[in-house]
Amino acid sequence: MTKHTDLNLIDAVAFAKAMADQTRQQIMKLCCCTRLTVSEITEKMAVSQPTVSHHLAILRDAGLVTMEPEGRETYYSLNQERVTACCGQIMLIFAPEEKVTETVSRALMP
Amino acid sequence: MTKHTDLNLIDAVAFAKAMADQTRQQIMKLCCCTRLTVSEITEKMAVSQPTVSHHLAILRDAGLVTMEPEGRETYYSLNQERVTACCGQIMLIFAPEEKVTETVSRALMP
DNA sequence: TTGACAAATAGACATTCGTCGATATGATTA
DNA sequence: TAATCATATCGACGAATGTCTATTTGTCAA
Repeated sequence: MTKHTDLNLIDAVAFAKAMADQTRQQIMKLCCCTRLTVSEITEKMAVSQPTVSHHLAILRDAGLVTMEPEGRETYYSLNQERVTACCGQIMLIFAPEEKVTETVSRALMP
Repeated sequence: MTKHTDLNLIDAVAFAKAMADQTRQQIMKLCCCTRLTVSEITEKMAVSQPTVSHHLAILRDAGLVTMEPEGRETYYSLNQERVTACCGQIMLIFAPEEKVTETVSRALMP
C-alpha cells in the first residue's frame, strides 16, 4: 500500500526518515545526475533485487526519486531539486539565524 | 556507552538518522536559538524525562545539540551551525548540479 | 548530614525496519 | 502461445528503535 503523501508539502521528518539508511543513500548517489534501471542499480550494490525495489519505493514515496517505466524496464533517477528543497526547508526551520540559511532562502526564492 | 564519532567529519547517514524522529525534531525546535534544561524541555513535551534524556544523548552524539552543565541542571541548545553544515554537505553530495547548491557551496566557504 | 531535586542509566517491552527467498505481475521475444 | 526477462509484492525473520518505570548518580539546601 503506497503512502499517498502530498509531495508538494515538505515534511522534514519524512525526508530524514527516507534518508536515514546507508543503502538508500547509496542508491541515491548511484542515480544522481543519471538514470538507471533497477537491474543496473542492483548490479552495483551488495543487496538483492527485492531489497533495491523496496528502498526505491521508500525513496519514491518521499519524492526523492522519479520513476520512468519504459517497456519492461523502469528507470529511476534522483530528484535533486527535491533534495535541495528539503535541505533548504530544514535550514529555515532549525537554523533561522544562520547566515548561510539567509543565502539559501534567497536562492530558493521563485 | 557514548559513541565516540568524530564530530568534525560529517556523516550524512548519521545526520539523517539523528533527525529521523518526530520527538527529536520537536526537541530541536524547542532549543533552537535558546537554551533549555532537561526539565524545561520535558515540561513542553508529551514524553517522560528519561525519554527526553535518551533523545538528547542521540542528538549530542550527532553533534546537533550542545550541552552546558550548570550545577545540578544541564542546559541544551541546538547547534545551528552544524545543521547548516550537514544540510550543505547533503546538497553537495546529492545535488551537485543544482543552482542552489552552488550558492550554498559559496556561502559555506571559509 | 540528610532530604530534595535534576539528570542519566538500566532493563523490559512493543513496534518498526532492513533483509532475504519465493512468488506474482507485466512486457518482450522466439 | 510459450518462454524469458524486469520489476514488484509477499511473508518471514532478526536487529534496531522508541517508550516506559524503576533506579542510580550527582548537586544543592535545610
